[in-house]
Amino acid sequence: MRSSVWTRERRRPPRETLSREQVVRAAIELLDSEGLNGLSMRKLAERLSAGATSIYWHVETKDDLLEYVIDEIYGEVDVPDADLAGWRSGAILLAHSLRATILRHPWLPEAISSRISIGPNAMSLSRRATALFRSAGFTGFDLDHAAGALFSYVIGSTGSQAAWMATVKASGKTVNEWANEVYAQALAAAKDDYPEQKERIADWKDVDLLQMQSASFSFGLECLLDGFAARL
Amino acid sequence: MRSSVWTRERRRPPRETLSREQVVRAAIELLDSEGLNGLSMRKLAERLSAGATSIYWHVETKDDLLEYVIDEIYGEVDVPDADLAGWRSGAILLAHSLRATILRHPWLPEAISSRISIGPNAMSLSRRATALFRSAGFTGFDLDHAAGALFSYVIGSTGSQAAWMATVKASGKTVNEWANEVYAQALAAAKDDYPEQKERIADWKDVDLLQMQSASFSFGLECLLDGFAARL
DNA sequence: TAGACACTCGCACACTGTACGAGTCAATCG
DNA sequence: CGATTGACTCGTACAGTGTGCGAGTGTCTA
Repeated sequence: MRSSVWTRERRRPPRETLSREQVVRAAIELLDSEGLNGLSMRKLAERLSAGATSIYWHVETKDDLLEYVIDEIYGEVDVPDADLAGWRSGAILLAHSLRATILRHPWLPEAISSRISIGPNAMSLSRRATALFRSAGFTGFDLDHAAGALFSYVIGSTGSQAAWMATVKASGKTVNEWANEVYAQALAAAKDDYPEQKERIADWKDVDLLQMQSASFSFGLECLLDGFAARL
Repeated sequence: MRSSVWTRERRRPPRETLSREQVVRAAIELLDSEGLNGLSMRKLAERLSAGATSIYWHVETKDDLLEYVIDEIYGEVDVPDADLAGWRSGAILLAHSLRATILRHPWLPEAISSRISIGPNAMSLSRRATALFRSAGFTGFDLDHAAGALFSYVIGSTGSQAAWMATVKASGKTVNEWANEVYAQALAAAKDDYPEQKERIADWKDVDLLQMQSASFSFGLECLLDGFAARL
């Protein structure tokens, strides 16, 4: 008779111990509240009530930890099933889900822009995204190109927006206070140096920054999808 | 009588001194050769044959230095004059120039993704880009949205490609050696876990990675521009 | 009971950004 | 001419970083 579940099921000692999942979760919390520069092994250890170097049993280096963290975040992105509501609304949902994920974790763009994403969740995300575009009718390389373009646009656009929001937050002002100040400065600068830009800047008076960013995101997204549609 | 050599030789030019431009240039060299993590004030000082803290006379903090550096790089991007060859080929040239700039300085995406770009060169770039889209016929917010979407896409797409290239470089292999290895691994993984992906992966055999990235970039770019065109 | 394993963690090291204050030189002033 | 000023340099120091090492602790298996 083969070893029973009981004797086999002793992977973890009863002693309460750290786990990689715990470390990763705590790191995400720290990143969300203090940003990429705010993450240090010592602060992370403190949050886990552990010694700083204990973390290194569960994770090879800080860089590795970030790779786990990033893949965990990729798991938060929803991809609609290919044949639920058509490829286009599927792609829109995917794009908005990715955007929301980035806005929830604004340090993500900086973290991913220096590494490639090949963790299991990233792979699964990419697989489901290509399935979506296959259902649209794309084949061959165009499949990868279309999915890649969508991700690139969403990350580029949302990354820039996240940077704006971070700047606002760092200023200690509310979004609209800040927007009004920037508007006033831009208008003053234009009056002196670039009078021909005055009308364009005047358009910005009293806009809601968040709504504007959302509209800007959708504009580019629809353009891209129109381009996809034209190739089917 | 003209001043003799003697008296002229006694007139030394003002003490040879550091300048912000010099610091910025040296920082860019260091970044290009060692990446964002390779830039430290001490290494930069060494490259300038100066004391580490001398740099702080010309630059408030390291973060400020990076802001100067980034704006300097924005100055490398070409924007064709609006009415030279039509907006579409103008936008294509702009996109390719920005892409080439990023590939020359692959640390750029990571550096810009955590800050907003409001230096003089960035502003000038943005102004010329919107001029280009105005000549296309865009007005109002669509002007900013279109220009923003183009930048977002180019930065997102090229940033991801730069990350791949960095990974290849770090592996010490040539691009194609590396691509072949990844191909083999992906094929093996798919055979075991996702047999339905086999054909898609088989397509990648012996592709030229650089050419593929360039094609992928152009694909997304043309899609985006098609979407722009449809709104005019 | 002995030993192997799965962890924890204090210490140490090389390195980071940068505040501070003393030092050096050229131009200017009296 | 000497004194003063202001632009610039830089050594020292400090708090903080990632992480290698090796000694410790508790639990399982033989």
